[in-house]
Amino acid sequence: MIAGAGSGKTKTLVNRVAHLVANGADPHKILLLTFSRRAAKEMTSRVRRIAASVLKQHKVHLPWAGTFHAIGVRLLKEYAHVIGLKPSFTIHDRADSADLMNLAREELGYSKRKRPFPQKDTCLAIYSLAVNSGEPLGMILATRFPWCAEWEGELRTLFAAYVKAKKQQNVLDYDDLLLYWAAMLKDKNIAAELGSRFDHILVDEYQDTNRLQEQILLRLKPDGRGLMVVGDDAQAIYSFRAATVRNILEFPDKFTPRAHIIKLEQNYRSTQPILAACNKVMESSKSRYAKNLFSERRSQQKPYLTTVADEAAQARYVAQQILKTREEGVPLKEQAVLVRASHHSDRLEIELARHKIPYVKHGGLKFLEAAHVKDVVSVLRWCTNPGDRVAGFRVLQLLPGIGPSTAAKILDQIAADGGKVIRVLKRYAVPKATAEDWPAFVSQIASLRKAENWPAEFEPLRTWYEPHLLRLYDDAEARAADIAQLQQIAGGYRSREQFLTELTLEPPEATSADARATQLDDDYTILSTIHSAKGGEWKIVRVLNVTEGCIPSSKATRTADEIEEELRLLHVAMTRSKDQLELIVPQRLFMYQHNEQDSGYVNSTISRFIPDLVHHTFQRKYWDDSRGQPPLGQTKWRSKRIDVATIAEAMWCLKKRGEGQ
DNA sequence: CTGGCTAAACTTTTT
DNA sequence: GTTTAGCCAG
Repeated sequence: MIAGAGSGKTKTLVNRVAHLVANGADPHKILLLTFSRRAAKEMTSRVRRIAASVLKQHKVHLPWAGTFHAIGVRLLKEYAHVIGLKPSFTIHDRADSADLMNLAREELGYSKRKRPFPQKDTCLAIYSLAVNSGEPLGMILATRFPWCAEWEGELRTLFAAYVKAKKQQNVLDYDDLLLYWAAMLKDKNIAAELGSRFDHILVDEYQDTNRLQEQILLRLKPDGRGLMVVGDDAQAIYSFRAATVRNILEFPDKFTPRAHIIKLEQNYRSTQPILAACNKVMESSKSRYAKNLFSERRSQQKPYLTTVADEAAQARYVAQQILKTREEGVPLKEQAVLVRASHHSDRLEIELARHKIPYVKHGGLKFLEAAHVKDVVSVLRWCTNPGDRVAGFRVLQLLPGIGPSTAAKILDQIAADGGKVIRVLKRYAVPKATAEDWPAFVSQIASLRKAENWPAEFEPLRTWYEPHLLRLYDDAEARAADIAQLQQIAGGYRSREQFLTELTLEPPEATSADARATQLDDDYTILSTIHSAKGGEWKIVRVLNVTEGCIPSSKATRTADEIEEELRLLHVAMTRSKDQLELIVPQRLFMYQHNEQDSGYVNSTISRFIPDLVHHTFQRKYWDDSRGQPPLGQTKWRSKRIDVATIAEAMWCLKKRGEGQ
């Protein structure tokens, strides 16, 4: 099914599942693959609602609804013994994977090359793209990372070492969850067995799947029977993760007979003027499947295109508008602010806090990346899987007197001793500085190793960690609160293993204490990256920083394909709105490094995706609260009156003359 | 070898 | 504003 934005994709999918269940399909034999956990949750609850109201069936559970990655873990755990994995494997999140990549990178001596070798994150990004796209490394380097092409040989060696390390340590990264799933389906018997476990496979957001995910589907259902995918090529925004629209465009031809295509073009979400603007903006797209969305929702109100002086004014303006529209009766929950990059909302967040407007931010999650949270999670992970070197490396260095080198030695001994952690720890002659803390550490690890007592075991762990936290970090108080929060979250899981798995696959949303507090409020506004806003809809949507450099991101204007994707990104943002849409253009931006120039304020220009010829589909608006500098181009005089630079120059000419006299 | 220091380089989007 | 490489004293 190819379906435009707001045309009822989710509704169709939900109703199809409900229909299947109504006609006797076993919910346990339905595999529902969604893009995010949030989407999965949303769908299952909607299916349940329909089932309850229409079918009078109350307990419809869809145990197999989730992301490719989440379903992948479950199957890999289940089949571990058949496919040569130890079921105790732990999962590395992106940062852990980068750390492991870094260990390999240092071991190979690449970190000390004269010409700087790519950073760990870049290495991981290249590796990940190679795995997920199935394209040869040379091609990926040439098209996406040309500045790293000179290192192709080294990267190949590095990736081999990285893969070997993962295997030795019994850890899997995100990519492995798909890679191993696809690999295990190469076995005809396993593929047949797994395929028959699911009578129906439904996939949402298919435009954002990659080749590996396609492979999985084709191996599960080679004839395509019972398979249904839904997507919109105009909303493909994940090519940086190796997603390719070719998956959805070529889908019909993968099967004989060809898959049946259903197109939905009527939009039930937005008003006609909003769609008119969306269509107009999308006209510059060269993509093949550009749809003309139409709606029967009439309105006189065009979307706003608003100019403000700078980001500070933008933040003040948006906060003010949110309050105003709330007074007019639109709840905060129906108002969203969308940004291209997570940090674009920084100023607004401060402004919202000042006005005591509660909000929840989606995307750009940081909770698990906070050092102290990683510390505690690493202890648990290391005790579950002592082979997990990244975890152990981190944990050991929490102790005073132990640095990278001692930690490495201890881990080497554990590995040599076949994973007898406690025996090695007890015997190890630690440095003097460590002696005092060592016994308590060893007994803490021992008790976590011995038996699982979830979530009670978290409490002594926290007690043990607290003094180390105080010693290691300045702002210990806020961090201690995060650990308490983590303990709270831990209580929601059945077991340590489930906690560790789900935590990496779906990190909790809120991070700061404020954000947490506001979650308890009944009404809060939404801040979100455009990526995380996919699938969402709100009455009022405001998009920040619709300028060159932000949309399209200055990082994504290298190739025509990248620019096209940025355009689709703006399209996704715009089509989230039901009643009112506003694009905001600050005239000055703070830039970190505007090429060779010093960082500082630079004048910005409106996004290339909003050229003059589409302006008529918007209502122009200029806002100025006279608190910042007046917006450029809004000064009274349009033509040049005096040339101040010449005057400044002239000053020196006069002086020279003066000196001569 | 650790841990504190400085200088320099980098800062998109996410399962 | 944050992370990373490199230096040096204890």
